[in-house]
Amino acid sequence: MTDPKDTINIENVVASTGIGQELDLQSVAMDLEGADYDPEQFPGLVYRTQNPKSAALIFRSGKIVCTGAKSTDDVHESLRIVFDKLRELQIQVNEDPEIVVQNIVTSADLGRNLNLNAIAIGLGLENIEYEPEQFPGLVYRLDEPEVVALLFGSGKLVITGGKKPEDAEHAVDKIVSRLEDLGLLE
Amino acid sequence: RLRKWQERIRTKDAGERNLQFALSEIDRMASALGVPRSVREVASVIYRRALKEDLIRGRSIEGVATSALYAACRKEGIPRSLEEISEVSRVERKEIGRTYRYISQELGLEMRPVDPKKYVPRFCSELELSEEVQTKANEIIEKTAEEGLLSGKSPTGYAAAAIYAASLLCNEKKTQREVADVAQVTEVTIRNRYQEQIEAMGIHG
DNA sequence: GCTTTAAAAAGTAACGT
DNA sequence: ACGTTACTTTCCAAAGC
Repeated sequence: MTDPKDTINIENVVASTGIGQELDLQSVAMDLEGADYDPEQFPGLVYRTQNPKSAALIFRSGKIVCTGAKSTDDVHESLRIVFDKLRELQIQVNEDPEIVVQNIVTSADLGRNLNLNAIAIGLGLENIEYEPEQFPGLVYRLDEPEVVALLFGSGKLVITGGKKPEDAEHAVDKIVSRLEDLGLLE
Repeated sequence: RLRKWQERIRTKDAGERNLQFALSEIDRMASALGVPRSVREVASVIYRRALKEDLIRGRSIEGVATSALYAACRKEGIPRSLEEISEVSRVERKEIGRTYRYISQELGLEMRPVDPKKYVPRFCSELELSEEVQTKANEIIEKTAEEGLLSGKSPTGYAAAAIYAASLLCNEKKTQREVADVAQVTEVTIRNRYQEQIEAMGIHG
C-alpha cells in the first residue's frame, strides 16, 4: 500500500520576477548566446538554461518569467544564472529580486485503475468536465486548495494551478478521501 | 431621445436577425445530418438559453449554434461525433468542442459521457450489418465497459472496435478500414480497442 | 481572446518505413 | 504493422495586439 502522497512528483514550476531595470531586448538578443527574440511573434525574449533545464522569458520592462524547472530551488538557480548572464552584459540587476512562484505542475499515482464514468457521476456532473472524445482525462476543480486535477483511467493524475508544493499533497488527500467515500477507489 | 429610441430598435432588429440566422443554421446542419425535428427544437432551446445568459459574447454565433446542435444530439440520445458535426459546420472541430464545453458548463446541462452503444445502430446500418451483429456489439460494449475498459476512450472508436469484433463473431466480417471509415476513426484505434475488448471478453479470434 | 514557454497524464492521428 | 512525432487538456506569468 503505497501512499499516493509518496508518488507526488513536481514536473514544472512557473515563477515571475524582475530585475528592476528596463531592457533593450534587441541588443540583449545580439549579445546573449542562444537567445530567441522575435517581437513580431511574441514580445518576450526566450533564453534557455541547461543546468537546471528551464526557459526564461525576458521582457522589455525587465520582468522575467521562468518555466520548466523541476523544483523551486531549480527556479532560483536558473534565475541566478539568468541574472549573472545579464550582469555580464553590463546590465544592472537588483541584488536579489523577489521571485514569486505562480504555478506548480505535479503528477501522482493513486495506484488503482479508475472508472471515470462512475467518478463523473459520483463527484457530480456539475463539478467536473469529462469529454473523452476530446481528452482522456477527467477535469476536477478543487476549491481548497485552489487547484485543478486531471484524473486518468490508469489512476495517474496531474495537479496544476497550485502555488506551494503542499497544495498538491492536500489535493491528493482530498481526492483520495472523496473517492474512498464514494467507494470508487477499489 | 429619438436617437436612443432608434438605437434600441436597431439593436433589437440586429438581435432578431442574428437569432434567425442561428436558427436557420441549426436547421441547415440538422438537415445535413439527418436528425429528427425534435433535436432541432432542443438545439434551438439551448441556443436561446445561451443567448439569454449572454454566453455568445466573444464567440461566434455559428460556433454556439453548432455546439447547441452537438449538445442536443447527445441529449436526445442520437449523438454525432465532433468530426461529423464539423463536416456540416463552418466552424472547426476544436472550436466546436471548446464552445460546447463552455455552454455545457455555464448552462449546467450536466451532460453524461456519450455511451458508445448509442452509435451502434447507425454505424451498423451504414455497414449493412444484421440485428445479430448489433446485439453482439452492444454486449461487448456493455461487458467491457463494466470492467473499466472505457475510461478515457473515445466513444466512436470504442463502438467501432466492438462492431468490428461482432462482425467477425457473427460471420459477417467487415474490414477494419470499412468500419473505420463509417466511424471516422483510424484503423489503429480500432485495432487497439479491439485487442483490449476481446481479451477482456475472453475471446480468441 | 490570441501570441510564447514548460511539464505531466493517455488517447488519437498522421507521417514514414 | 511497426515507430516517431505531434496534437488534444489543465495551470500561470509576462507585453502587446
